[in-house]
Amino acid sequence: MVTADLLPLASAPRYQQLTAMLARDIAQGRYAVGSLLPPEPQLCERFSVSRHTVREAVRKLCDMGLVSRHQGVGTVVRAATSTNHYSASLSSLGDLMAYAKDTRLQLLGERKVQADLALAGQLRCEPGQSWVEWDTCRFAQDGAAIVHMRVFVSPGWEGMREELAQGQAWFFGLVEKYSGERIVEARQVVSAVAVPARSAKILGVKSRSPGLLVRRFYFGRDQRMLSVSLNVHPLGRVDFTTSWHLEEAARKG
Amino acid sequence: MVTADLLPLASAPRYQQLTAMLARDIAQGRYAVGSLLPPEPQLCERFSVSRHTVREAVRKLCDMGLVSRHQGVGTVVRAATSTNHYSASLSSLGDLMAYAKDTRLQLLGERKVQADLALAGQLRCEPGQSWVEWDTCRFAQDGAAIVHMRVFVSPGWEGMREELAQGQAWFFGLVEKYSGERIVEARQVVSAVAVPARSAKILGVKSRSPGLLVRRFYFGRDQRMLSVSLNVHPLGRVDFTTSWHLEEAARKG
DNA sequence: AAGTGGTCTAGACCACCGA
DNA sequence: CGGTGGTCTAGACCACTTA
Repeated sequence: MVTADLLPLASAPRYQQLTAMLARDIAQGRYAVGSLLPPEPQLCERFSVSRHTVREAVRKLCDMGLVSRHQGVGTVVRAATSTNHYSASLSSLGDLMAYAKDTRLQLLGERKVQADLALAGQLRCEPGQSWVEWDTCRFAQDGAAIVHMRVFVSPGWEGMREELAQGQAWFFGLVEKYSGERIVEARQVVSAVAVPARSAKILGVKSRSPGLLVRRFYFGRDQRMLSVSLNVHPLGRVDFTTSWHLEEAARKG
Repeated sequence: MVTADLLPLASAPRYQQLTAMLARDIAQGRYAVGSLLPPEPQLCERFSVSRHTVREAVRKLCDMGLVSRHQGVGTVVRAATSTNHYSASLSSLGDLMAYAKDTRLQLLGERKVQADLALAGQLRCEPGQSWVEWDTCRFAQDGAAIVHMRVFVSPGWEGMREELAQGQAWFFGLVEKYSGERIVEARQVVSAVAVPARSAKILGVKSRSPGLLVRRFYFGRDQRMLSVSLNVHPLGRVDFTTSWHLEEAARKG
């Protein structure tokens, strides 16, 4: 009974049948999340296939995010059903700021701040945390203001100032340079805003007029927050597009 | 000269060395984008490894997006350097509308429309195209309006009306049901808006007050547009968060 | 020390594509 | 038809984790 199911009238490759069977078993709870899949040699015997075939099948489970493999330990069931059905991708974090092409950045000011309750809420940090804040504005070639950007970084990174003002490099690239850490995660929160007075003055629009508030949080390893930027865009200057694609189950050769 | 480079003092697995060498050759233009990599047997001989090892190496190139493999054709070089550095994922398109949890949908009206120039611009369709439009509003449990949503679908799908009004199913799930097609791509465009009079009345906010305009375009195979929705959110009710993660080069076991 | 997954060989046959 | 990548076997040794 152990081997019979696999062979019969199947046209699909064996490893795919094996993948499907194991995925079904996992979905039905035969192999619980957190438990171990049977070792590869055991699967070989049970399904009467070579180890290569078993490994190809388990690899697919791994690609689907259902299991993870660990040398010396075994194959751990990670999820009962595959997730992440849709995905979007960026070739660089710069794509989040596509509007910045052919624009120039002006550095308006710099100050040291300790986050009060309101700012801590905006930055999602602890109240009292120290930051260096740069106040900047980005202009299109026609001179129109596109965004009022406030950048918050750790004290001690003031050396970024010149490079930031030059506008040669991406801000988050400088964050990586000065923190010595790769940005592992970037979170972008977009919401509506009534443009506050100071931003309005900089952007040349009416105070309280409709705008877009974009907050970006940059994280390194261990979810350590490396930097935050608060961006206020006036109405009509930019929009934010994200394309989500259905993930195909199989990896194409 | 052909085999020597691979073996010498290497601690890394051979297939990884092979991957690195091929990736370097591709980056340096030895194998141009669009051309074919040498066939697997040839690579086996050149590097004095078995076909399994070659295939493992090429598989990694495939994972990195540098090449694609085609049975009966060969391995085509797709890019000189790997791309898609950051990605975001959704377990379902419903995650785009996370705010809809514990809310109720009210169907306000239905009409047939032919897109005039303004609407065609909004929907990114041809002027004159026919649509069925549903006018809806979503309310939080506390009774506050969250979004004024206008949904546009193809004529002939009026049967969706009841299911949509029930609020039992996701709107895009109904699109898949009635079109008989999977939604392969969903594009979301977020911009600032001065809430138009009609939306303002429905949402209970002042006309021209700040709000968020979210347009969503749903595509099937061949980029065929299946449906569009126009969503106006008042200030402060929702925000849109996307988390981008750095893609690790290697696939973990 | 025992058992796991990771790597690798040397074969084999098949499905698919283009000439 | 010949050549490509796709699948598969039956071995082997290794690196790693756990006990």
